[in-house]
Amino acid sequence: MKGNAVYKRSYNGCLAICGSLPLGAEMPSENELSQSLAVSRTTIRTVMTGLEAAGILRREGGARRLSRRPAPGDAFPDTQTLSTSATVERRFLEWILDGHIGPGHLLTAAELARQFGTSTTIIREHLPHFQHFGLIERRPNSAWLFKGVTPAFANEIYEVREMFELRAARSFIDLPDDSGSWRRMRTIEAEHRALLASIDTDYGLFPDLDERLHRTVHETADNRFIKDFYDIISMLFHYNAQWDAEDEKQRTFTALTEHLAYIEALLRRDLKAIDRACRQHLKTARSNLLRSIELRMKVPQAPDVSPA
Amino acid sequence: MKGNAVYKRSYNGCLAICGSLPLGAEMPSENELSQSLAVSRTTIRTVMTGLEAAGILRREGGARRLSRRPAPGDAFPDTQTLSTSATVERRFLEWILDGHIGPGHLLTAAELARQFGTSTTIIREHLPHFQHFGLIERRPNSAWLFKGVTPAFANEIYEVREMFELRAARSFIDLPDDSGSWRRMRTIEAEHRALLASIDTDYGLFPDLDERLHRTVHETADNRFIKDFYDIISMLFHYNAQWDAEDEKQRTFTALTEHLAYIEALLRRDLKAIDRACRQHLKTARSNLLRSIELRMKVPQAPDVSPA
DNA sequence: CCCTTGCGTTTTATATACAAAAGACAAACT
DNA sequence: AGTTTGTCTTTTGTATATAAAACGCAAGGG
Repeated sequence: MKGNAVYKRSYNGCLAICGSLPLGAEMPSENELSQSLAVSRTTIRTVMTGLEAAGILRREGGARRLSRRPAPGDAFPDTQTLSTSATVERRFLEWILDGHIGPGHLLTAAELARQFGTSTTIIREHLPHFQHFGLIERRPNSAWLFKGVTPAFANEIYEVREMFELRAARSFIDLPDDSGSWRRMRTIEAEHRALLASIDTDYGLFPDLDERLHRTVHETADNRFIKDFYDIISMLFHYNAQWDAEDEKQRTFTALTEHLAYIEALLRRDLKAIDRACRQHLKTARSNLLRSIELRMKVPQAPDVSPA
Repeated sequence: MKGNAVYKRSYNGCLAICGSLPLGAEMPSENELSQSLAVSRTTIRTVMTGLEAAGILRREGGARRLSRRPAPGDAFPDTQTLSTSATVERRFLEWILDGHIGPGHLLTAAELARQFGTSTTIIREHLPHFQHFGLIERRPNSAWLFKGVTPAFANEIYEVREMFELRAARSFIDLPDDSGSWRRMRTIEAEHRALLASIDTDYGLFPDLDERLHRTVHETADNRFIKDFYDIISMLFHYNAQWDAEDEKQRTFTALTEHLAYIEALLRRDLKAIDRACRQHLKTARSNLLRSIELRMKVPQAPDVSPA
């Protein structure tokens, strides 16, 4: 009734620790393991039992020792280490953003549960979350209305994003000199320059860097609602990146350049330049998003039908 | 397993319709009733059966006629017309905002379910909602952290509220002359003047008027995230009004005056004056909220202990 | 033909069941 | 005294059960 993804994830984590240990060495204490993997000691104990049963560990009095080197096949596959809930969230978003349904479509919890092979409980847990994202609208005692990933959606998101990011960026210059944010920002700047140098091969690393930059800026606003909103942006980008592979390198180059102007303005505490660079970057980002949404809307509902 | 609050609410609704009908008159069709009460025809049919059993209606061929005048005792009490979910939401918020627990307190779904006499299902449905309100924080596989109704909470809300309301107010002046918003705003202005005239007796009507004004402004921004955020504000005000009865008349007077300046500026399409009036009003509102939060924080955890 | 009612099917709201994970406490071991 | 482990209790994540409500179709009536 409850999956054991936590167990499997922890099992793989312990396996990795085993791998870094010499044969016959003693495992860290249950407490240490539970701390480093951020799970309860109960789970660690279950994992230890499993590792003993697999012949990877053996008990010697109180302690556990590595009795054989773990092989790659010992680990659980990654697909099993995510909770049902997390899996459904991911698959649901992919399905929505992939454009399989259009604006105005009605979503029923029962049907979604069948489609994703889970119980309605999980579905009903996630629907309010997607409502928070602005993707669907609730109609009590009835189905949910899908509002669509439309240009309006993108514009509304960006209207708020611009307000929030500008506000946060402005608050950046008020940070005390000894704030850790300055150091973090300088690191991010260096990473941008490094990525720019190796862009031909490494442009795939950009999304992560992008997220770190914007989160660093948003952090300084110290406002839970602003931070929370960035989760929506982040989700949108994560999945948008998957559809929109075209021109990725060129767009990454532009974004890196714009980011650097923004970062330099932040580090110089130059309010005017911050505003200018921030607006410029968001403008570019917005039109990229709009473009990819509009492309997607032109595609017929079932994109794998042979074209005329 | 599922309460029948919808039935009871609809029953009371039909009862009210019966009350406005002369004896022996024919009831509206099932379809009309279901439309006007916004429930399914299935529910209407069940209600009709109930009304027949209570001797209020009688069947005559296809139609139903009023056979006796409904008495006050025929209606279900209001407490039974709210769904479990709605009841729990209200009670939970009252409990939180009443200051029964302090920041840092851990909330467990199991305990809350016991406390409110429902299943964990309902509690688990609501906790993410309060997270969206910024009141609690999730810790996976474990209890929820209550962040508290603190000055920081109020300040963060107001920082966002100010951005949103100013943005919306500015977009007001771009409305076309024939937009319904102008008419609505003029009505709201008239209501303000009327309330100002009868303030001594009617100040209790202010919260509703306040909500209508701000919603009318927010509507014009035409942004789902901005509208959505106003729900948080609205919730906070609704419950805050309940704690903070002190000086209510005086505060209402101030708010009405500030609102009128704001409304006049909006109707004149005077951007400068809008900004000024809006900021002034939000400043007052913020300090009222902060004052009442700070008062509350000074009170010991159990406020009914006899004072020194 | 459109609207009405009757009736069977599906979906929603809520409670409950139960394995997995977390938490708590005491005995054992430094 | 502070860890470490063994054991027991509670809570969480997820599926399932079931009454209430919504939905949809067919037949009848103006």
